Amino acid sequence: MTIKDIAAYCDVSVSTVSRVLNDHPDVSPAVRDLVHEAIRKLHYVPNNSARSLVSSRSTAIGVVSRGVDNPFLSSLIRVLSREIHDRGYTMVLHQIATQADEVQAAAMLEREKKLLGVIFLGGRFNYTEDELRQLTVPFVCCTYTNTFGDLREDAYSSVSIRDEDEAEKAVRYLVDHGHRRIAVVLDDPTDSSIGQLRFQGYRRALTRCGLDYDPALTVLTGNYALSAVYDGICALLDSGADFTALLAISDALAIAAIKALTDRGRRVPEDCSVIAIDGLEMSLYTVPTLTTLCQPAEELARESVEMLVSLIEGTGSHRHKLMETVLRPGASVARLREA
Amino acid sequence: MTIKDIAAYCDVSVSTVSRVLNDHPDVSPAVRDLVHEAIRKLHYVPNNSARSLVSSRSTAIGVVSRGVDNPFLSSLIRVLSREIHDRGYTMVLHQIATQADEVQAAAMLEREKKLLGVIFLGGRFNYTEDELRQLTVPFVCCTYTNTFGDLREDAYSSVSIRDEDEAEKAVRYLVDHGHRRIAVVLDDPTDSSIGQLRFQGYRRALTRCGLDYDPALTVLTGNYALSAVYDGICALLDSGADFTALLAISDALAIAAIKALTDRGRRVPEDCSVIAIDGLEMSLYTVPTLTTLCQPAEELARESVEMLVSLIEGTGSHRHKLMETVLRPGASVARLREA
DNA sequence: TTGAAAGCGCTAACAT
DNA sequence: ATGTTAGCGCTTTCAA
Repeated sequence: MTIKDIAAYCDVSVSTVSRVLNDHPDVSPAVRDLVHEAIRKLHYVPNNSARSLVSSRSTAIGVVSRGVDNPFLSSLIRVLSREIHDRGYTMVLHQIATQADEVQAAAMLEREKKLLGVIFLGGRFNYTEDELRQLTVPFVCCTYTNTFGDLREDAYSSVSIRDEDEAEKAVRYLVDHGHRRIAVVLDDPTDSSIGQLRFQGYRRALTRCGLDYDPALTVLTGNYALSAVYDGICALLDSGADFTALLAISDALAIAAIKALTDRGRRVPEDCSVIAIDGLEMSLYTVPTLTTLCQPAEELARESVEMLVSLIEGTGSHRHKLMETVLRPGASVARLREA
Repeated sequence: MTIKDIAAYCDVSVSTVSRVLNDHPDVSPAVRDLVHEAIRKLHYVPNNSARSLVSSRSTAIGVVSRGVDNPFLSSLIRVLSREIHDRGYTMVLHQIATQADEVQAAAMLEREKKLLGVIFLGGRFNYTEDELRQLTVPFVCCTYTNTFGDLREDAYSSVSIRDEDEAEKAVRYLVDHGHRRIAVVLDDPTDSSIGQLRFQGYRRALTRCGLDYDPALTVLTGNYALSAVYDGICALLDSGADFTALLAISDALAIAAIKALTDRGRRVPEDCSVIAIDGLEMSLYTVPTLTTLCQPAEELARESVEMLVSLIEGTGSHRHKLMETVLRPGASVARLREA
């Protein structure tokens, strides 16, 4: 069943059928109806490969997710998948390791799958105009923005929270509860990624609260492996470091950190308060329940798709949307009791 | 950059390049290397639309996952994504709600995206020949098999664990630790899904161990929502039920259950042992560490792709592979101390 | 408003 | 072992 069959059936030319198919204006209403009728009756479905070949565009939207084991990103992918599908596009998901280069992966994917656009999840914040030239389709950074790069604002879109501000907010929450010796656990403060930004927020909060930064209270894990976090916190405790609270830059890290603290006999929150940023569903079921700043995952994802689609369809221009987190108080933060 | 450019660059014909591209035998090693070199140097990427058009088949493999919030399935999807891509196919991921009909969803998807085959994740165990007629491409059931349906064994493939046996094994582990009053938490014992099978294993274990089944110790949540599990366990405790151990049919449920027990003042494992089946990474970081039977996620996914690809490429026939779990002892199960 | 025809990039006969 | 060539189903000039 091809366009030819429809043409023959209607006794018109294939170009006429093609015009109807693509909603071109120059078709008489009578013929248009006739063709539509035939399409319905014969259960004709256009061959997407042929369409893509000739128009050299597919229906594919790429989602490149860095950090395969990040449960927060998994929850975003669920929403992205649904939204992309609902709008008539196809999601091409590509998950890469945290060390991998998402721009290069996207560029490959763009050519392989003829992507119409790309949504990046959990990427670096330091893209340069130069490296982005590899990508010729519009893209949206979801969960981050190009803080450290030299991209022009009108060259890309982003949907994210104010990571630095939110981290500061988290630390202030601890300070408000009387804490002065606050540790932090993150992957790497120089990776131009979410870790760096949230760490900057941590530093800024300390400064603004009149607290000294003590490098001995910074736990660097080098990656996002939970085992590394666990080991890192154990090492921190072994070092005899003096702290009463901990900021984990993500919920997943917090869960591993709480485990380490508990295993080493530190009660949470009595001996050590813990706060994080993300808002996983799982974090509601940690013991104790994690206090965390929840990112609006659903909206983050939905907005990303909306932006990209409007870019693809030419009905919108590049925008940068910042969203708010919502504090979800758990039981992992307690007021510091003076010794 | 097309196949022509490569041909011209190498001074060979397009068919030779095509042969190299498709790993056809009739190419001299010298030319083969030459072409590969050119492809690399010129960053050539074959046009999938053109390939699909001429061979009238796409490169798409559908993955239909039921249970969008199941973290175990998320981990499978990661592996599937990688494996499918590595073999030169494209993963079309479709996540549907637990209540939705995966067969119908797959049938839709098959036509829309010209799927070559489908991998089902977390589906029902009771497909009928009749309903599967909607699907005209080969499919593999990953994590389950058609226990309750009437599918002929040679009409589909599956990769799974022996859910009933494994559940029995889990219960026996508790019994071996002295437990006699063992509760179970699951979604629904009649859903022809994984819950039902594991519940049957629970029942069978009780029988074989000479223990009575007490309906009062069965917590049914109706769905996989963690909040429902939490509430269910609380209700169980409120009912004054007498039990010293609990089987959760999945790690995620166990995490919520442990939380409920802990919140209600029951120490795990001192007052109540907990065991589960799945083996999430997260479960290593619960307090206490969850004792669980780990499914071989990586192999489960890899084998599914391998089976489907061999089916698609006509080099294999339908098979049913059963895998073993591995007990990962945590600290959530303790020997019962006689009162 | 409609039709004829030239490709889009590739694969697979078929020919050499 | 390699080249020539006819399409795959569709869109899009260009001509009528």
